[in-house]
Parts: sequence; structure tokens; C-alpha cells
Amino acid sequence: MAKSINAPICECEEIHRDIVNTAKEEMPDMETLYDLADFFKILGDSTRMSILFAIDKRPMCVCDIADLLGMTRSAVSHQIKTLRQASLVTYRKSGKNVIYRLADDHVRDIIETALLHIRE
Amino acid sequence: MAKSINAPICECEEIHRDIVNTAKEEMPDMETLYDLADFFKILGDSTRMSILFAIDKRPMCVCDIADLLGMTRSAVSHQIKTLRQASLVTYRKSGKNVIYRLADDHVRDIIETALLHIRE
DNA sequence: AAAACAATTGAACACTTGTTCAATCGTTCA
DNA sequence: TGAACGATTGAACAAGTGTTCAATTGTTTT
Repeated sequence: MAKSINAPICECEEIHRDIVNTAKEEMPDMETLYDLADFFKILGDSTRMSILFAIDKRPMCVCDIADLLGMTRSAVSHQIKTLRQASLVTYRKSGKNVIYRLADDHVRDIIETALLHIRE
Repeated sequence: MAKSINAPICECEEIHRDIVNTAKEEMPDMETLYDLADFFKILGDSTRMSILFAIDKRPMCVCDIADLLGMTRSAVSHQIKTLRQASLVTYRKSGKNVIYRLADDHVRDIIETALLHIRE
């Protein structure tokens, strides 16, 4: 094990230089880390999670989602906007209604795996 | 399409009752929704995401993680506590050090799939 | 037993985020 | 064209969250 050389922010005495350096080389770039975190941040809200489950099997309009979840249209609309910006849902206009559906299968897979994890 | 019957919170006139009712039956229970959201909430922070990548290939102590990420040990420790409570990491004591590693492969899978999604 | 040190913890602070309320937009239908 | 209505938006407020700082715990080593 390598002994400490210097300690920039962390004020530890013994830093394992070789381990830290190897790990540093294998780290993804900052942008990827932020994108990943931002993606999960969007899934990290029970309202948005509910919306995703609601439109999972069938597309629905904002009004129906609001009714289903016991929320105002405004609140649903705000959250759907977030989901749209992250490409988690797509929509199609139908007269005065806007019909939302899941964007792709990745989200389904991710939620499926997460369910496995939390049920252990 | 069914016409409106009543509108509890959402003040829409036309609610598609059949769609809403079917969707309601297929919704997971509240606890599951909250657990899922809580799980993703933990992945939804770039610091915690960085920590997970840091210890992905090799276990590391708090001190090294702090050095690697340019953070204080305190900040790392706080975040690791969160990760530990969610069973995303486990640890083993080694003298004065505490060595952390990823808890299981679910997290790896989930992050992998998320990477596919954000790179589309 | 005491010093050294990695790690943890709690309180406080700034920052972020979700909901509400009111106003506005855009489409349909009389 | 104008009324009706589903959807969106912006501002504001309350609640939640991450980091810092200081103090503390627990293990090792002399």
C-alpha cells in the first residue's frame, strides 16, 4: 500500500495513492455523472412515479391523470413538463386534450430492476 | 368513451371514467410508489453517483473517496450514510478505516440502463 | 493510559424543489 | 366570432436536502 503524499481537501494522513489514482482514471466524466443524477432525480418523486405507472399500460390525458391521482391539473402539468423534458413521456394532441404515454422501454426496465432491489 | 360522472379534485368536465378506473386498479400500492421514489431519490445526486462509481470496481475507505472526489470526509460520510441506509453499499472495518463497496449488482444494472437512456 | 487519527454525528446554513393560486394559451363548438 | 374548457405557465410559499463546521466516537499504537 502506498503511503500518503499530499492531501488536497481531505485532511487524512494515510491516503492510498495507487487506489485513488486508478479509481480516478476509471471515473466517468462530470457531464455523465450529472446527467445520470438528473435522470434519477426525476424518478425520485412519488408523484412523477405515480404518473409513470398511470400511463404505463395506456395513454392518458392530463385531466384523467389528475382525477386518478387526486391532484390539480396544474400540479400534474408541472410534473409532466419535467417528465417531458427528460424524454420520459411523449404526447399527442387530440382536440382539446393532450394524451401522454411512456416514451420508451428503458424506464420500464429501470423501474422493474429497482423493484427487485427494494423487495429484497 | 364514458362521460363525466363527478370530478373530486380535478375540475374537468369530461373525465374518461373507464380509463381512469382501469388504471386505478392497476396502480401499485402507495408504499411501493414511495419506496421506489425514495430509492431513485438516492441515486439522484451527483455526489452519491460519484461515490458509487468510485467504489464500483474496488472497495475504498472514506478518506480515499474524499480525496478522489475533492470533498471533506464529513460530507462523504454523510452521503455514505444515506447510501448505507438504502442498502446500496456495505462496509467492512479495517483497523481505523472503514472500507465501502457496492452492495449488489442491481445498482450496476440500473445505472447501465440509465446510461443507455440518456445517451439516445 | 494517552496520543493520534479515521470516521461519524448534529446543528445551522444556503439552496433546491413541489404545490398552490391566478392568469393565459389554444382548440372546439355553437 | 365568442364562449367553454383542457392544458400550460409564472410567481410565491413551504418543505426537503447537501454541505460546512465543530464536537465526538472508536480503534490503534506507543
